[in-house]
Amino acid sequence: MGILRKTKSVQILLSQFKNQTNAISVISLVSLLTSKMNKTTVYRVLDKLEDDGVLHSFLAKDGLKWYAKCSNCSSNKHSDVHPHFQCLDCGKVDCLAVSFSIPKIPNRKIEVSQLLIQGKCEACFG
Amino acid sequence: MGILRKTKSVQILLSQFKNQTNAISVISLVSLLTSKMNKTTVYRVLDKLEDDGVLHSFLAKDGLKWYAKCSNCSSNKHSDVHPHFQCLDCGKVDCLAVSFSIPKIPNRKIEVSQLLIQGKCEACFG
DNA sequence: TTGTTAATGCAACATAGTTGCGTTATATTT
DNA sequence: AAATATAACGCAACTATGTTGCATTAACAA
Repeated sequence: MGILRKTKSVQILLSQFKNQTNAISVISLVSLLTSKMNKTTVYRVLDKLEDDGVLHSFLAKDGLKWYAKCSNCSSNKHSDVHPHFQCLDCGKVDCLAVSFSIPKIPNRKIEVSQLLIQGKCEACFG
Repeated sequence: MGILRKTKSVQILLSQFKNQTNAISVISLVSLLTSKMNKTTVYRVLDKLEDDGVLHSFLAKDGLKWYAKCSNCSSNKHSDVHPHFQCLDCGKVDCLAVSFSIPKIPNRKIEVSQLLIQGKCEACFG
């Protein structure tokens, strides 16, 4: 699994996240790169980059898929668990560099959890 | 906004949640009630019941919309904030009767937050 | 340089959800 | 009880995100 060949498409997509700490929605990548690659390729490359632990994905509240860089992940495990924040004004989504505590739940085995926070970002609030 | 008339469709949908503390996905309601009402009606009635504070909705990790009963909400505000738990084995989703703490984030105004936890439920784990 | 096959582009498809509009049914008024 | 106003409904068509199959292209090793 994961990326095997350093193709043009892989390099283009990686460059989108290079100077970028925000998350990017798949749909914006598709429309942004529409002249450079097919949307199928966007979906497939992102999927593989996630397998490799280079990116992680999550669904925002509108059901759209977003991707952002991972900090400490590998292809074996995605250890980088943090909340995501979406600004209700400008739509920007970013990863919060804090950890959060998951409430204790009896008789259940927790495997994954995701916390999505919405509100006003620094630019739109401050 | 909200429900104005007690129609057959409203009653049928309400009865689905009556003896039910679990969340129900829209798509399962649509297929379950396909002989009783149109899917457009399912979407519209659920939307109004949420406006009224009778139900609340959230997106599970697959991007599908789910609804569950509210405990202490009105048409003015949805005060009932709690995590949702989805079993990765049986797919069941329910509302957890616990509150969770949102991490402190400087320079941002938090308005909404949702915590989705996945793992194995009591039946599939215990 | 050649050969293998991963990766791509394209078209068609799948699915969740939405919209417009003519018709039906609820609830109010007469 | 009948007439009336309009909320709610059904239907068909549509939108949008994402997926699949397959023929073609390009990365990379030999």
